Amino acid sequence: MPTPPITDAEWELMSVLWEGPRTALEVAEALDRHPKTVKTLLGRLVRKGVLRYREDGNRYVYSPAIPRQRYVKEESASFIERVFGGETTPALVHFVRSTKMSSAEIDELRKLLDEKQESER
Amino acid sequence: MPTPPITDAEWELMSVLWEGPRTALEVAEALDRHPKTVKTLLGRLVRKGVLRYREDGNRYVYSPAIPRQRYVKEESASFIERVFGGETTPALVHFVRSTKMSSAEIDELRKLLDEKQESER
DNA sequence: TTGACATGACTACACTTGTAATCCAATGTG
DNA sequence: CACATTGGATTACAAGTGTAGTCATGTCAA
Repeated sequence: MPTPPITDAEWELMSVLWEGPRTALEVAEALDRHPKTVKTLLGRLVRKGVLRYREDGNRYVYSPAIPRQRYVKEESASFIERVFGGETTPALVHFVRSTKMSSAEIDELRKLLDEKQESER
Repeated sequence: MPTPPITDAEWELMSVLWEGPRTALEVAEALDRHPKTVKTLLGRLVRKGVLRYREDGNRYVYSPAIPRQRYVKEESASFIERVFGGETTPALVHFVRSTKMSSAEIDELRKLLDEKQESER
């Protein structure tokens, strides 16, 4: 089961649906987008197998068929591939350098690195 | 001076050209892609103002008009926006967790975090 | 000088994407 | 029960993309 590529506009809808099932109208409202447009995109996502739906009276309630985590992984990998030639460390360096972080966040990351180093030894 | 969006295929060409000026044929060869296709893409990039060229006899030598660093920044920001809702720290956590890193790389990152915390205090 | 060849300019074309309108069937209302 | 309304299915359509072919011209070799 592959992970069909999704576009920017589609990703927006998915963001809403990964929070929980919604009808077309609810999604449109949440994103403040034209319902017709949303319907088209939902249809495409269903066709691709990224969304499923359940009929409820005369309307559909959509929900993800593929977990967010899987897309995060895919997108992250393809971003690293494209922009950093597949090298994650330079990407991390870039992000750390260019992001304002609180001391707490920095600590969190340091802790994560410590654990990592432990577990790999 | 805005940064025109570039597509995946265009990014590939740019990757080569950010390493140094090249003729159309050289780029095609480096990427092992059809010269005609490469020519079309180069033309589009010139039209967008992302590439410049210098005539050399009867052929063009292309070179970037926009530095790689600027695109890295743009792409990174839009990736973080799209996939992590604009939050960089969760993205960093994801990358650290999901990437195999050498002890040296981990040290490098830790050092970077230390410096960061220093300078922000 | 003339013709073969190489190279950029222009053209082609199907597919995708974003945006939405129209069509049609089910549903609830008076 | 008939009709207006609502919501999904189908259709539309321009712009962007990936891939490459044709046209026209300049250059180099004979």
